Amino acid sequence: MLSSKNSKKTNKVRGLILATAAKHFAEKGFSGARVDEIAADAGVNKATLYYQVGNKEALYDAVFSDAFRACFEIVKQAVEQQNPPIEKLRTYVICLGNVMAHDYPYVANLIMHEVASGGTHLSHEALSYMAAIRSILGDILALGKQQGIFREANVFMVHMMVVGSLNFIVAGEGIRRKFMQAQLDSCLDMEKLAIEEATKDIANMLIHSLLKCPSS
Amino acid sequence: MLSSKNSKKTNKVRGLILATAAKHFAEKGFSGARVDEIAADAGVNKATLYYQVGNKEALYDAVFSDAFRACFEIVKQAVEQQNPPIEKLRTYVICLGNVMAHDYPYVANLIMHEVASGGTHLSHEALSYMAAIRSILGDILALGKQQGIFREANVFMVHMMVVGSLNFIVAGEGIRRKFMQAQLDSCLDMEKLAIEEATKDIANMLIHSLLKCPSS
Amino acid sequence: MLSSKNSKKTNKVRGLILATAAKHFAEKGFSGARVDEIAADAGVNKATLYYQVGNKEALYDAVFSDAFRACFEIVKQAVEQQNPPIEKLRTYVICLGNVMAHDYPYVANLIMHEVASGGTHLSHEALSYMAAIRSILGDILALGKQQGIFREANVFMVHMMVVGSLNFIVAGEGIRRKFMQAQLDSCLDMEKLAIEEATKDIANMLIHSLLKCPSS
Amino acid sequence: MLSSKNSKKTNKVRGLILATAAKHFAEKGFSGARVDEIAADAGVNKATLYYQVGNKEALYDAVFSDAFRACFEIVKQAVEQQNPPIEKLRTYVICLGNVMAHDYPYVANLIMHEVASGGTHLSHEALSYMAAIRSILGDILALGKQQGIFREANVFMVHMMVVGSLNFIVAGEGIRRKFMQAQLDSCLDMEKLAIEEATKDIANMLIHSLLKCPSS
DNA sequence: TATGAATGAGTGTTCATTCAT
DNA sequence: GATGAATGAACACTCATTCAT
Repeated sequence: MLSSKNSKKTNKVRGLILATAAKHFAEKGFSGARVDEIAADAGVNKATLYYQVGNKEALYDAVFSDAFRACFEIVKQAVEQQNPPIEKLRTYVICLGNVMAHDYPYVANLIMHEVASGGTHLSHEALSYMAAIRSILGDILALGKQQGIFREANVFMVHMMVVGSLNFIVAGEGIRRKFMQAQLDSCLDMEKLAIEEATKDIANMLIHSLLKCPSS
Repeated sequence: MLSSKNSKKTNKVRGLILATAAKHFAEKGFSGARVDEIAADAGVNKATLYYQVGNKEALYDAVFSDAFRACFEIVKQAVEQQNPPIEKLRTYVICLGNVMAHDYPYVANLIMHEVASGGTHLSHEALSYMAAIRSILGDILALGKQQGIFREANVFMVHMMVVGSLNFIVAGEGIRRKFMQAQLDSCLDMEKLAIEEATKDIANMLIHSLLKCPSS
Repeated sequence: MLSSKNSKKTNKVRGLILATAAKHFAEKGFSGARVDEIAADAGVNKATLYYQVGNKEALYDAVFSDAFRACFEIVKQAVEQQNPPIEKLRTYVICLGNVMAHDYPYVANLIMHEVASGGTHLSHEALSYMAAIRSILGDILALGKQQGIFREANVFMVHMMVVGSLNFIVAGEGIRRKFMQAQLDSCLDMEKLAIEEATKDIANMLIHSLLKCPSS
Repeated sequence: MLSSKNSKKTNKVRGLILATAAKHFAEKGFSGARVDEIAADAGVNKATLYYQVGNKEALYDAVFSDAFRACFEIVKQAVEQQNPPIEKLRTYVICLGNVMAHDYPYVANLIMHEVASGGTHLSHEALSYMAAIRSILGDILALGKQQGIFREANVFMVHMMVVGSLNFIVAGEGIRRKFMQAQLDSCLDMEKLAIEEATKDIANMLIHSLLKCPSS
């Protein structure tokens, strides 16, 4: 009776709704997204959406919490598998960048919308996962400092730099296209700005500036 | 080069409306802001707002263009007064940070909302000013490279790092408060994260990673 | 005369639904009551409710008809056991008051909702039972007149007075509480206005005004 | 510049909306009435209704308060002009009946809907006017008792009888038509049951039962 | 019999915008 | 220039009802 991976009850419709909602919220934010459009785009009746999820806020929150939890778990696992703090840090940046660019391509926009709005629509759960992701970085910096490798640093600012850069790079794709359409940018420098390079650069810069003796 | 349109008898009411709108758009984005509330908050009749500004899009655009023009001019002037590329770069970062944190405290949020939305609501004029600000950085990097001081670098990525970090630091104030209310953050690390320090750090990191010989 | 439909294996679930529905319809009327809430309150699935009862209208009608049939039968039997018209009339008022106040405490509200709505939602069966209750009074008055004890009287108006008074007294409990909460009423005069006294008073007044010679 | 009676600003549209709403609320109660229908019936846009009145609750409350205030003032004035308590009481009943039957033909239904719902939707203002109307009766009874004419009586119960009877008679028109359509009533006894007679009868019964010596 | 899921047609409310004065 | 009033088109959400299992 175990039909494939979905044992029994995993609600397929709900998953579809959440995925569709993620796209809409990422593109237009909470206020800009329309419940009608999400339902239509997901191919379900509006009432079904409400039956499955509750209301717009709950929908938004479910999208957020699910995405952040996934990101957190992926990054956490990746970092744990690395060992010297330097490699942990490099992995943190690269993995986070990859997840945001490839696995959950909408989280960057979601985060930016929320930061821009002052976190008005975030639940405690969503906030917790955001904090958890940052605490991974905090642990890395603490470990490095304890081992005498890293110098003292403001975790929050380092995090702002990492996340700020990554988010702008990933979520900035849309506005970059706008720039090109307006012929305010040459196609050379950007167009799907390679996240792989970006993350390496950011990681290097970070490591460089955190090392006690940036020699060798 | 053209003396701005609002020369002569700069409408006082219009200015009040724009200032109020800036606040509202920064807090809630284009879709989240309400024309009624802006008018009420500015103390003018809703119809007056339409008479003075046109419509919601025009209002949004006016806010954006005005703010970006001002930022551009301030940063441009500041950078011009400095001379070695290194100092120009440092000034670029610090001045941009100061302007966003103090002179036009709402631009950071405005930018994030727009980047998150893919620039959907931006006019050509607004885009131009955004590009112009970035071209200041491009010129600095080009100059440094030409003088043999800086190594080759992707302007776009450098800009993403600078603007991404600064915006997250400045616009992140709201969500940081949320974190503290949710007791997910200690008050120590942040609370009005000093932009002065942040800009210095970012500038240093940048210079460090751009210099051909990061020694001495 | 026909043994009621729900003979034999009277469905327990159906009874539970009807009882719960009575409460909800009494409190909020037909339009104000929610099928979802009734089902939830009765502890059954919404679809079960539909399977057992049909639809909202059928549910409403069942509640009404059951209640009115019961009231009719109780009052009828009580009146039949009394003998002089005066005592029949007194019993009619007192018994009707007791039934509405104690045995079927929701009928008063049900009636008022329907009278207020012009009987829009009543079925023929429900109307029949209401008429039947009134015809008991009609018979009493006719008997009294025939025996030369009562004077000519408009049955309808007398009924309006009896039912109007009783209903307002019984169904008015809720609004009386409101008055007290708003401190517009002293607790002395009312607070569970004793129906026993009320019915006696009403009966006396009625008898007094119907008697040919109110002396003795 | 004083154009007729409406000096300057008396909002005609608002009045029209309220009058239409009164009709709808009287017929169907709060939950049964539809804002759309009220607006359409009043010939105004739904948004206009909201602009003028606020929302459904405010609309309901405005209808109630206006009607009750008017009733209160009319009855109060009529009673004041009479002098012996007996005549005051008679006038109270007759005037109240006339107002409900002719001047504000929807109040009876409004009251019944509210009493049936336990006063759920009533504002303090509306409740105050209801209480004020009853206090007129209280004053009459007190005066009569003080003058040694009336015997002790429960104001609340007397009021229930008066208002209950009148309301059932006036608001009962709709359900009476139903009875006739269902051929459960002869046309003789009712059909627009003459309120003039009814009020006289009720007044007489009341006076009779309140007088200390019902002789002469 | 019973129920989780789904849905068409509302249902109250809001919003950007216009218009007469 | 300025404004109270008006409105079409949304918009989030609900409700009675049905259906597949």
